[in-house]
Amino acid sequence: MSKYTSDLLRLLEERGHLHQITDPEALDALAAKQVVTGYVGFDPTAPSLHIGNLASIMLLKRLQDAGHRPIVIMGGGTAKVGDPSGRDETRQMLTEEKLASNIAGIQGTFERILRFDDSETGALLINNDDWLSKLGYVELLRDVGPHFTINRMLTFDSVKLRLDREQPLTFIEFNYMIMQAYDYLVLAREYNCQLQMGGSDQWGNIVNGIELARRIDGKEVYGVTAPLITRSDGQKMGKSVSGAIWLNEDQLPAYDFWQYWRNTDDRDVGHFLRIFTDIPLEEIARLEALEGAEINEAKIVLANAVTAMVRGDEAAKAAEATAKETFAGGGAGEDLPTLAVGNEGMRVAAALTAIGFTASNGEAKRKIAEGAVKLDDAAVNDPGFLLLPSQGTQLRLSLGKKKHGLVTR
RNA sequence: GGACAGGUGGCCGAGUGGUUAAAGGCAGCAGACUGUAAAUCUGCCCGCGCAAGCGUACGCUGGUUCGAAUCCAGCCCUGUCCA
Repeated sequence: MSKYTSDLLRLLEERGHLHQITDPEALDALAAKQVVTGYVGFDPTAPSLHIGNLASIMLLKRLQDAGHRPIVIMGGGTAKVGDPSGRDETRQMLTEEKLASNIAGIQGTFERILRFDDSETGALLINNDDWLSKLGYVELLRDVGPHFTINRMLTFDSVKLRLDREQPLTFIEFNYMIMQAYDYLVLAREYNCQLQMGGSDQWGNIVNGIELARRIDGKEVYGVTAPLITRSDGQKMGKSVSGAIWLNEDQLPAYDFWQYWRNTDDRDVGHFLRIFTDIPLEEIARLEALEGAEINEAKIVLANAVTAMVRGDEAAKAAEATAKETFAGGGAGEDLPTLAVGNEGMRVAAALTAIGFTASNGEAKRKIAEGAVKLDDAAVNDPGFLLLPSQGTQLRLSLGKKKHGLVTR
Protein backbone atom coordinates (compact mmCIF):
# COMPACT_ATOMS: atom_id res chain seq x y z
CA MET A 1 0.00 0.00 0.00
CA SER A 2 0.91 3.59 0.20
CA LYS A 3 3.90 4.61 2.19
CA TYR A 4 1.87 7.52 3.52
CA THR A 5 -0.35 7.50 6.57
CA SER A 6 -2.26 10.72 5.94
CA ASP A 7 -5.38 10.72 3.81
CA LEU A 8 -4.07 13.76 2.03
CA LEU A 9 -0.86 12.31 0.67
CA ARG A 10 -2.50 8.99 -0.05
CA LEU A 11 -5.18 10.67 -2.07
CA LEU A 12 -2.73 12.83 -3.95
CA GLU A 13 -0.52 9.86 -4.65
CA GLU A 14 -3.17 7.47 -5.91
CA ARG A 15 -4.69 10.14 -8.12
CA GLY A 16 -1.38 10.93 -9.73
CA HIS A 17 -0.91 14.42 -8.33
CA LEU A 18 2.51 13.99 -6.77
CA HIS A 19 5.73 15.05 -8.34
CA GLN A 20 7.95 16.43 -5.59
CA ILE A 21 7.45 17.02 -1.88
CA THR A 22 9.80 19.09 0.23
CA ASP A 23 9.69 16.98 3.39
CA PRO A 24 7.33 14.05 2.80
CA GLU A 25 7.61 12.43 6.22
CA ALA A 26 7.01 15.62 8.17
CA LEU A 27 4.14 16.72 5.94
CA ASP A 28 2.59 13.28 6.13
CA ALA A 29 2.74 13.32 9.93
CA LEU A 30 1.30 16.83 10.07
CA ALA A 31 -1.58 16.07 7.73
CA ALA A 32 -2.37 12.90 9.67
CA LYS A 33 -2.82 14.70 12.95
CA GLN A 34 -4.41 18.05 12.15
CA VAL A 35 -6.20 20.20 9.66
CA VAL A 36 -3.63 21.73 7.37
CA THR A 37 -4.14 24.98 5.52
CA GLY A 38 -2.68 24.93 2.03
CA TYR A 39 -2.73 27.22 -0.95
CA VAL A 40 -2.23 27.43 -4.67
CA GLY A 41 -1.68 30.69 -6.50
CA PHE A 42 -3.37 31.68 -9.76
CA ASP A 43 -2.47 34.66 -11.87
CA PRO A 44 -5.52 36.53 -13.13
CA THR A 45 -4.06 37.25 -16.54
CA ALA A 46 -7.23 36.32 -18.44
CA PRO A 47 -10.96 36.57 -17.74
CA SER A 48 -11.15 32.84 -17.29
CA LEU A 49 -8.88 30.03 -16.25
CA HIS A 50 -8.37 27.23 -18.75
CA ILE A 51 -7.87 23.52 -18.39
CA GLY A 52 -4.14 24.01 -18.06
CA ASN A 53 -5.03 25.36 -14.61
CA LEU A 54 -7.41 22.56 -13.82
CA ALA A 55 -4.82 20.22 -12.36
CA SER A 56 -3.87 22.90 -9.83
CA ILE A 57 -7.50 23.48 -8.97
CA MET A 58 -7.82 19.76 -8.38
CA LEU A 59 -4.99 19.96 -5.86
CA LEU A 60 -7.11 22.32 -3.78
CA LYS A 61 -10.16 20.13 -4.18
CA ARG A 62 -8.24 17.07 -3.04
CA LEU A 63 -6.92 19.03 -0.08
CA GLN A 64 -10.43 19.92 0.96
CA ASP A 65 -11.74 16.43 0.29
CA ALA A 66 -9.04 15.05 2.56
CA GLY A 67 -10.28 17.25 5.38
CA HIS A 68 -8.07 20.30 5.13
CA ARG A 69 -8.49 23.95 4.31
CA PRO A 70 -7.75 25.26 0.81
CA ILE A 71 -6.80 28.84 0.08
CA VAL A 72 -7.01 30.21 -3.43
CA ILE A 73 -4.51 32.98 -3.90
CA MET A 74 -5.40 35.39 -6.62
CA GLY A 75 -2.20 36.86 -7.88
CA GLY A 76 -3.55 40.36 -8.27
CA GLY A 77 -0.26 41.69 -7.00
CA THR A 78 2.06 39.21 -8.63
CA ALA A 79 0.26 39.56 -11.95
CA LYS A 80 1.42 43.15 -11.95
CA VAL A 81 4.93 41.79 -11.95
CA GLY A 82 4.58 38.83 -14.29
CA ASP A 83 5.85 35.31 -13.98
CA PRO A 84 8.73 34.74 -16.37
CA SER A 85 8.37 30.96 -16.12
CA GLY A 86 7.98 29.11 -19.33
CA ARG A 87 7.78 32.04 -21.62
CA ASP A 88 10.18 33.80 -23.85
CA GLU A 89 8.42 37.05 -23.89
CA THR A 90 7.79 39.61 -21.29
CA ARG A 91 4.20 39.68 -20.25
CA GLN A 92 2.24 42.68 -21.05
CA MET A 93 1.28 44.72 -18.06
CA LEU A 94 -2.31 44.52 -16.94
CA THR A 95 -4.26 47.47 -15.71
CA GLU A 96 -5.95 47.48 -12.32
CA GLU A 97 -9.39 47.41 -13.91
CA LYS A 98 -8.49 44.49 -16.12
CA LEU A 99 -7.12 42.56 -13.17
CA ALA A 100 -10.24 43.21 -11.14
CA SER A 101 -12.53 42.02 -13.91
CA ASN A 102 -10.36 38.98 -14.53
CA ILE A 103 -10.54 38.05 -10.87
CA ALA A 104 -14.31 38.41 -10.93
CA GLY A 105 -14.46 36.11 -13.93
CA ILE A 106 -12.26 33.46 -12.38
CA GLN A 107 -13.92 33.41 -9.00
CA GLY A 108 -16.99 31.51 -10.15
CA THR A 109 -14.92 28.50 -11.12
CA PHE A 110 -13.63 28.09 -7.61
CA GLU A 111 -17.06 28.60 -6.10
CA ARG A 112 -18.30 25.69 -8.14
CA ILE A 113 -15.48 23.31 -7.40
CA LEU A 114 -14.55 24.15 -3.82
CA ARG A 115 -16.75 24.52 -0.76
CA PHE A 116 -16.68 27.99 0.73
CA ASP A 117 -18.16 28.15 4.21
CA ASP A 118 -17.34 29.09 7.80
CA SER A 119 -16.22 25.64 8.81
CA GLU A 120 -12.67 24.77 9.67
CA THR A 121 -12.12 23.38 6.22
CA GLY A 122 -14.02 26.03 4.26
CA ALA A 123 -12.12 27.48 1.36
CA LEU A 124 -10.80 31.04 1.26
CA LEU A 125 -10.08 33.25 -1.70
CA ILE A 126 -7.49 35.92 -1.09
CA ASN A 127 -5.86 38.49 -3.33
CA ASN A 128 -2.16 38.90 -2.72
CA ASP A 129 -2.44 42.47 -3.88
CA ASP A 130 -3.83 43.11 -0.37
CA TRP A 131 -0.32 42.99 1.00
CA LEU A 132 1.98 43.25 -1.97
CA SER A 133 0.77 46.67 -3.05
CA LYS A 134 1.30 48.03 0.43
CA LEU A 135 4.86 46.90 0.55
CA GLY A 136 7.51 49.59 0.70
CA TYR A 137 10.52 49.11 -1.51
CA VAL A 138 13.14 49.82 1.12
CA GLU A 139 11.28 47.76 3.67
CA LEU A 140 11.14 44.81 1.30
CA LEU A 141 14.79 45.11 0.41
CA ARG A 142 15.77 45.14 4.09
CA ASP A 143 13.48 42.35 5.22
CA VAL A 144 13.59 39.99 2.33
CA GLY A 145 16.56 41.05 0.23
CA PRO A 146 19.25 39.61 2.51
CA HIS A 147 17.73 36.15 2.14
CA PHE A 148 18.13 35.96 -1.60
CA THR A 149 21.42 35.76 -3.40
CA ILE A 150 21.62 36.69 -7.02
CA ASN A 151 23.87 33.70 -7.52
CA ARG A 152 21.05 31.41 -6.56
CA MET A 153 18.34 33.32 -8.35
CA LEU A 154 20.29 32.97 -11.55
CA THR A 155 20.19 29.20 -11.26
CA PHE A 156 16.39 29.04 -11.38
CA ASP A 157 14.98 27.57 -14.54
CA SER A 158 12.62 30.44 -15.11
CA VAL A 159 15.59 32.79 -15.22
CA LYS A 160 18.15 30.48 -16.73
CA LEU A 161 16.01 29.46 -19.67
CA ARG A 162 15.43 33.02 -20.64
CA LEU A 163 19.10 33.85 -20.39
CA ASP A 164 20.20 30.74 -22.25
CA ARG A 165 17.84 31.51 -25.07
CA GLU A 166 19.18 35.02 -25.17
CA GLN A 167 15.76 36.43 -24.51
CA PRO A 168 15.31 39.54 -22.43
CA LEU A 169 14.43 39.20 -18.80
CA THR A 170 13.51 42.44 -17.16
CA PHE A 171 14.15 43.39 -13.59
CA ILE A 172 10.49 43.40 -12.72
CA GLU A 173 10.16 39.79 -13.82
CA PHE A 174 13.30 38.88 -12.03
CA ASN A 175 11.55 39.99 -8.87
CA TYR A 176 8.58 37.74 -9.38
CA MET A 177 10.04 34.93 -7.34
CA ILE A 178 10.62 37.27 -4.44
CA MET A 179 7.00 38.42 -4.49
CA GLN A 180 5.82 34.88 -4.54
CA ALA A 181 8.09 33.82 -1.71
CA TYR A 182 6.79 36.75 0.27
CA ASP A 183 3.23 35.52 -0.22
CA TYR A 184 4.05 32.32 1.56
CA LEU A 185 5.61 34.22 4.43
CA VAL A 186 2.46 36.31 4.84
CA LEU A 187 0.11 33.35 4.55
CA ALA A 188 2.07 31.37 7.09
CA ARG A 189 1.89 34.31 9.47
CA GLU A 190 -1.70 35.41 8.98
CA TYR A 191 -3.45 32.16 8.17
CA ASN A 192 -1.17 29.57 9.66
CA CYS A 193 -0.77 28.22 6.17
CA GLN A 194 1.71 25.37 6.07
CA LEU A 195 1.47 24.02 2.58
CA GLN A 196 1.89 25.42 -0.88
CA MET A 197 1.07 23.38 -3.92
CA GLY A 198 1.50 24.01 -7.62
CA GLY A 199 2.69 22.66 -10.91
CA SER A 200 6.18 21.25 -11.16
CA ASP A 201 7.32 24.49 -12.77
CA GLN A 202 6.57 26.21 -9.48
CA TRP A 203 9.01 24.15 -7.48
CA GLY A 204 11.65 26.85 -7.32
CA ASN A 205 9.18 29.49 -6.26
CA ILE A 206 7.69 27.26 -3.63
CA VAL A 207 11.05 26.34 -2.16
CA ASN A 208 11.97 30.01 -1.96
CA GLY A 209 8.85 30.70 0.05
CA ILE A 210 9.54 27.85 2.41
CA GLU A 211 13.04 29.04 2.98
CA LEU A 212 11.93 32.60 3.56
CA ALA A 213 9.38 31.54 6.17
CA ARG A 214 12.02 29.54 7.95
CA ARG A 215 14.70 32.20 7.87
CA ILE A 216 12.52 35.09 8.95
CA ASP A 217 9.95 33.46 11.19
CA GLY A 218 11.57 30.16 12.00
CA LYS A 219 8.48 28.36 10.71
CA GLU A 220 8.44 24.93 9.12
CA VAL A 221 6.19 24.90 6.09
CA TYR A 222 5.91 22.51 3.16
CA GLY A 223 5.58 22.29 -0.56
CA VAL A 224 4.09 19.81 -2.99
CA THR A 225 4.26 19.95 -6.74
CA ALA A 226 2.16 18.07 -9.26
CA PRO A 227 3.57 16.62 -12.45
CA LEU A 228 3.13 18.61 -15.59
CA ILE A 229 0.23 17.09 -17.45
CA THR A 230 1.35 15.86 -20.80
CA ARG A 231 -0.77 14.55 -23.58
CA SER A 232 0.29 11.43 -25.36
CA ASP A 233 0.28 13.19 -28.69
CA GLY A 234 2.80 15.63 -27.30
CA GLN A 235 0.52 18.61 -27.36
CA LYS A 236 0.13 21.08 -24.62
CA MET A 237 -2.77 20.49 -22.33
CA GLY A 238 -5.60 22.82 -23.02
CA LYS A 239 -4.70 24.06 -26.43
CA SER A 240 -6.99 23.37 -29.31
CA VAL A 241 -8.05 24.69 -32.64
CA SER A 242 -9.50 27.93 -31.57
CA GLY A 243 -7.22 28.51 -28.63
CA ALA A 244 -7.39 27.55 -25.01
CA ILE A 245 -10.05 25.35 -23.47
CA TRP A 246 -11.58 27.88 -21.13
CA LEU A 247 -13.37 27.00 -17.96
CA ASN A 248 -15.91 29.82 -18.25
CA GLU A 249 -19.03 29.35 -20.31
CA ASP A 250 -18.81 32.78 -21.89
CA GLN A 251 -15.35 31.95 -23.24
CA LEU A 252 -16.22 28.48 -24.47
CA PRO A 253 -19.67 26.85 -24.75
CA ALA A 254 -20.23 23.73 -22.69
CA TYR A 255 -20.72 21.65 -25.81
CA ASP A 256 -17.22 22.46 -27.05
CA PHE A 257 -15.80 21.94 -23.59
CA TRP A 258 -17.42 18.52 -23.46
CA GLN A 259 -16.12 17.68 -26.92
CA TYR A 260 -12.56 18.41 -25.89
CA TRP A 261 -12.72 15.67 -23.27
CA ARG A 262 -14.70 13.37 -25.51
CA ASN A 263 -11.82 13.49 -28.00
CA THR A 264 -9.15 12.55 -25.48
CA ASP A 265 -6.42 10.31 -26.81
CA ASP A 266 -6.99 6.66 -25.86
CA ARG A 267 -3.74 6.58 -23.97
CA ASP A 268 -4.66 9.49 -21.75
CA VAL A 269 -8.11 8.40 -20.65
CA GLY A 270 -7.12 6.62 -17.44
CA HIS A 271 -4.65 9.28 -16.49
CA PHE A 272 -7.18 12.06 -16.96
CA LEU A 273 -9.93 10.20 -15.14
CA ARG A 274 -7.67 9.90 -12.12
CA ILE A 275 -6.55 13.50 -12.11
CA PHE A 276 -9.66 15.36 -13.14
CA THR A 277 -12.51 13.34 -11.66
CA ASP A 278 -13.63 11.77 -8.38
CA ILE A 279 -14.54 8.50 -10.02
CA PRO A 280 -13.40 5.58 -7.83
CA LEU A 281 -10.13 3.98 -8.83
CA GLU A 282 -11.66 0.53 -9.39
CA GLU A 283 -14.12 2.02 -11.84
CA ILE A 284 -11.32 3.85 -13.62
CA ALA A 285 -9.35 0.64 -13.87
CA ARG A 286 -12.31 -0.98 -15.58
CA LEU A 287 -12.87 1.94 -17.94
CA GLU A 288 -9.31 2.32 -19.07
CA ALA A 289 -9.01 -1.37 -19.77
CA LEU A 290 -11.72 -1.20 -22.42
CA GLU A 291 -10.47 -2.17 -25.83
CA GLY A 292 -10.99 -0.69 -29.26
CA ALA A 293 -14.13 1.32 -29.80
CA GLU A 294 -15.33 0.34 -26.35
CA ILE A 295 -13.03 2.90 -24.78
CA ASN A 296 -15.32 5.57 -26.13
CA GLU A 297 -17.52 4.78 -23.16
CA ALA A 298 -14.70 5.86 -20.87
CA LYS A 299 -14.27 9.09 -22.79
CA ILE A 300 -17.92 9.91 -22.37
CA VAL A 301 -17.68 9.25 -18.65
CA LEU A 302 -14.66 11.55 -18.51
CA ALA A 303 -16.35 14.29 -20.50
CA ASN A 304 -19.48 14.10 -18.35
CA ALA A 305 -17.61 14.15 -15.07
CA VAL A 306 -15.33 17.05 -15.89
CA THR A 307 -18.04 19.10 -17.56
CA ALA A 308 -20.35 18.53 -14.60
CA MET A 309 -17.67 19.64 -12.17
CA VAL A 310 -16.69 22.76 -14.09
CA ARG A 311 -19.99 23.74 -15.73
CA GLY A 312 -22.63 21.97 -13.69
CA ASP A 313 -24.71 18.83 -14.17
CA GLU A 314 -27.20 20.39 -16.54
CA ALA A 315 -24.57 21.61 -18.93
CA ALA A 316 -22.94 18.20 -18.96
CA LYS A 317 -26.21 16.42 -19.65
CA ALA A 318 -27.16 18.80 -22.44
CA ALA A 319 -23.76 18.44 -24.06
CA GLU A 320 -23.91 14.68 -23.90
CA ALA A 321 -27.41 14.57 -25.33
CA THR A 322 -26.46 16.86 -28.17
CA ALA A 323 -23.39 14.82 -28.97
CA LYS A 324 -25.38 11.62 -28.98
CA GLU A 325 -28.02 12.94 -31.28
CA THR A 326 -25.55 14.61 -33.60
CA PHE A 327 -23.07 11.82 -33.98
CA ALA A 328 -25.10 8.70 -33.46
CA GLY A 329 -28.53 9.76 -34.69
CA GLY A 330 -27.40 11.84 -37.63
CA GLY A 331 -29.75 14.45 -36.28
CA ALA A 332 -28.89 17.62 -34.50
CA GLY A 333 -28.88 18.40 -30.82
CA GLU A 334 -30.04 21.72 -29.52
CA ASP A 335 -26.72 22.52 -27.90
CA LEU A 336 -25.00 22.93 -31.27
CA PRO A 337 -23.91 26.37 -32.32
CA THR A 338 -26.71 28.11 -34.16
CA LEU A 339 -26.66 30.74 -36.86
CA ALA A 340 -29.63 32.82 -37.83
CA VAL A 341 -29.36 33.98 -41.44
CA GLY A 342 -32.39 36.22 -41.57
CA ASN A 343 -34.82 36.61 -44.43
CA GLU A 344 -32.12 37.39 -46.96
CA GLY A 345 -30.31 34.12 -46.36
CA MET A 346 -26.57 33.78 -46.41
CA ARG A 347 -24.11 32.08 -48.71
CA VAL A 348 -22.54 28.90 -47.41
CA ALA A 349 -19.01 30.21 -47.38
CA ALA A 350 -19.97 33.26 -45.39
CA ALA A 351 -22.08 31.14 -43.06
CA LEU A 352 -19.18 28.84 -42.27
CA THR A 353 -17.14 31.82 -41.21
CA ALA A 354 -20.00 33.45 -39.34
CA ILE A 355 -20.59 30.36 -37.27
CA GLY A 356 -16.89 30.09 -36.49
CA PHE A 357 -15.95 26.92 -38.35
CA THR A 358 -13.54 28.71 -40.65
CA ALA A 359 -11.37 31.75 -40.07
CA SER A 360 -12.08 33.46 -43.38
CA ASN A 361 -14.22 33.20 -46.46
CA GLY A 362 -11.18 32.03 -48.36
CA GLU A 363 -10.70 29.14 -46.02
CA ALA A 364 -14.40 28.32 -46.21
CA LYS A 365 -14.20 28.20 -50.00
CA ARG A 366 -11.20 25.93 -49.88
CA LYS A 367 -13.00 23.57 -47.55
CA ILE A 368 -16.00 23.55 -49.86
CA ALA A 369 -13.72 22.75 -52.79
CA GLU A 370 -12.23 19.92 -50.75
CA GLY A 371 -15.68 18.46 -50.30
CA ALA A 372 -15.63 18.85 -46.55
CA VAL A 373 -18.83 20.82 -46.22
CA LYS A 374 -22.23 19.24 -45.91
CA LEU A 375 -25.76 20.48 -45.56
CA ASP A 376 -28.05 17.93 -43.95
CA ASP A 377 -25.48 15.30 -44.95
CA ALA A 378 -25.42 16.25 -48.61
CA ALA A 379 -22.13 17.62 -49.92
CA VAL A 380 -22.10 21.25 -50.95
CA ASN A 381 -19.73 22.29 -53.70
CA ASP A 382 -20.86 25.76 -54.62
CA PRO A 383 -19.48 28.40 -52.26
CA GLY A 384 -22.16 30.79 -53.44
CA PHE A 385 -25.02 28.47 -52.51
CA LEU A 386 -27.61 30.47 -50.65
CA LEU A 387 -28.71 29.18 -47.28
CA LEU A 388 -32.30 30.11 -46.70
CA PRO A 389 -34.14 27.67 -44.49
CA SER A 390 -37.86 28.04 -44.65
CA GLN A 391 -39.60 29.56 -41.68
CA GLY A 392 -39.46 27.40 -38.59
CA THR A 393 -37.09 24.80 -40.01
CA GLN A 394 -33.41 24.39 -39.57
CA LEU A 395 -30.57 23.10 -41.68
CA ARG A 396 -27.64 21.15 -40.36
CA LEU A 397 -24.38 22.63 -41.56
CA SER A 398 -21.26 20.50 -41.12
CA LEU A 399 -17.58 20.99 -41.72
CA GLY A 400 -15.83 17.68 -41.69
CA LYS A 401 -17.08 15.03 -39.34
CA LYS A 402 -16.83 16.91 -36.12
CA LYS A 403 -18.02 20.43 -36.59
CA HIS A 404 -21.76 20.71 -36.78
CA GLY A 405 -24.06 23.64 -36.43
CA LEU A 406 -27.62 24.67 -37.08
CA VAL A 407 -28.79 27.28 -39.53
CA THR A 408 -32.15 28.90 -38.96
CA ARG A 409 -33.93 31.81 -40.50
C1' G B 1 28.19 55.83 -24.93
C1' G B 2 31.22 52.20 -28.38
C1' A B 3 31.99 47.46 -31.26
C1' C B 4 29.73 43.26 -33.21
C1' A B 5 25.38 40.17 -34.29
C1' G B 6 20.33 40.17 -35.17
C1' G B 7 14.60 41.69 -35.99
C1' U B 8 10.96 37.24 -42.18
C1' G B 9 4.00 34.48 -42.17
C1' G B 10 0.99 31.22 -35.27
C1' C B 11 6.23 29.29 -34.08
C1' C B 12 11.20 27.73 -35.92
C1' G B 13 13.91 28.94 -40.13
C1' A B 14 15.72 29.73 -45.66
C1' G B 15 16.05 33.70 -48.81
C1' U B 16 20.93 39.19 -50.12
C1' G B 17 17.62 43.25 -56.60
C1' G B 18 12.88 40.63 -60.79
C1' U B 19 10.73 33.78 -62.20
C1' U B 20 9.00 35.48 -54.06
C1' A B 21 2.38 35.50 -51.27
C1' A B 22 8.17 34.45 -49.86
C1' A B 23 11.95 27.20 -49.58
C1' G B 24 11.74 23.69 -45.60
C1' G B 25 10.02 22.11 -40.79
C1' C B 26 6.45 22.38 -36.67
C1' A B 27 1.56 23.51 -35.32
C1' G B 28 -3.40 23.72 -37.63
C1' C B 29 -7.63 22.29 -41.04
C1' A B 30 -9.80 18.76 -44.46
C1' G B 31 -9.96 13.89 -47.25
C1' A B 32 -8.90 8.45 -47.11
C1' C B 33 -8.66 4.53 -43.24
C1' U B 34 -11.23 4.27 -38.29
C1' G B 35 -13.99 4.35 -33.03
C1' U B 36 -15.86 11.81 -32.75
C1' A B 37 -8.95 7.96 -30.73
C1' A B 38 -3.83 7.11 -32.48
C1' A B 39 -0.58 6.06 -36.51
C1' U B 40 -0.16 6.48 -41.81
C1' C B 41 -0.94 8.50 -46.69
C1' U B 42 -3.05 12.79 -49.64
C1' G B 43 -4.60 17.84 -50.19
C1' C B 44 -4.86 22.71 -48.10
C1' C B 45 -2.78 26.47 -45.11
C1' C B 46 -2.55 36.06 -45.71
C1' G B 47 -7.24 38.72 -46.82
C1' C B 48 -11.30 40.27 -50.29
C1' G B 49 -13.85 38.53 -54.75
C1' C B 50 -18.37 33.58 -58.25
C1' A B 51 -14.30 34.78 -61.23
C1' A B 52 -10.72 37.57 -64.06
C1' G B 53 -8.44 40.10 -60.51
C1' C B 54 -7.36 43.27 -56.39
C1' G B 55 -5.31 44.49 -51.62
C1' U B 56 -1.97 43.88 -47.89
C1' A B 57 2.90 41.49 -45.89
C1' C B 58 9.49 40.37 -44.40
C1' G B 59 10.95 45.95 -37.08
C1' C B 60 9.61 51.58 -38.38
C1' U B 61 10.24 55.88 -41.69
C1' G B 62 12.17 57.72 -45.93
C1' G B 63 15.37 57.05 -50.36
C1' U B 64 17.80 54.54 -54.87
C1' U B 65 15.58 51.59 -58.96
C1' C B 66 11.38 50.14 -64.44
C1' G B 67 11.32 46.69 -60.11
C1' A B 68 13.26 46.03 -52.96
C1' A B 69 12.38 41.08 -47.77
C1' U B 70 16.91 41.86 -50.50
C1' C B 71 20.75 48.14 -51.84
C1' C B 72 21.25 53.20 -49.03
C1' A B 73 20.05 56.66 -44.74
C1' G B 74 17.85 57.65 -40.14
C1' C B 75 15.22 55.65 -36.17
C1' C B 76 13.20 51.75 -32.77
C1' C B 77 13.92 47.04 -30.42
C1' U B 78 16.95 42.56 -28.79
C1' G B 79 21.47 39.92 -27.68
C1' U B 80 26.91 39.58 -26.80
C1' C B 81 31.29 42.07 -25.50
C1' C B 82 33.67 46.77 -24.03
C1' A B 83 33.25 51.65 -21.27
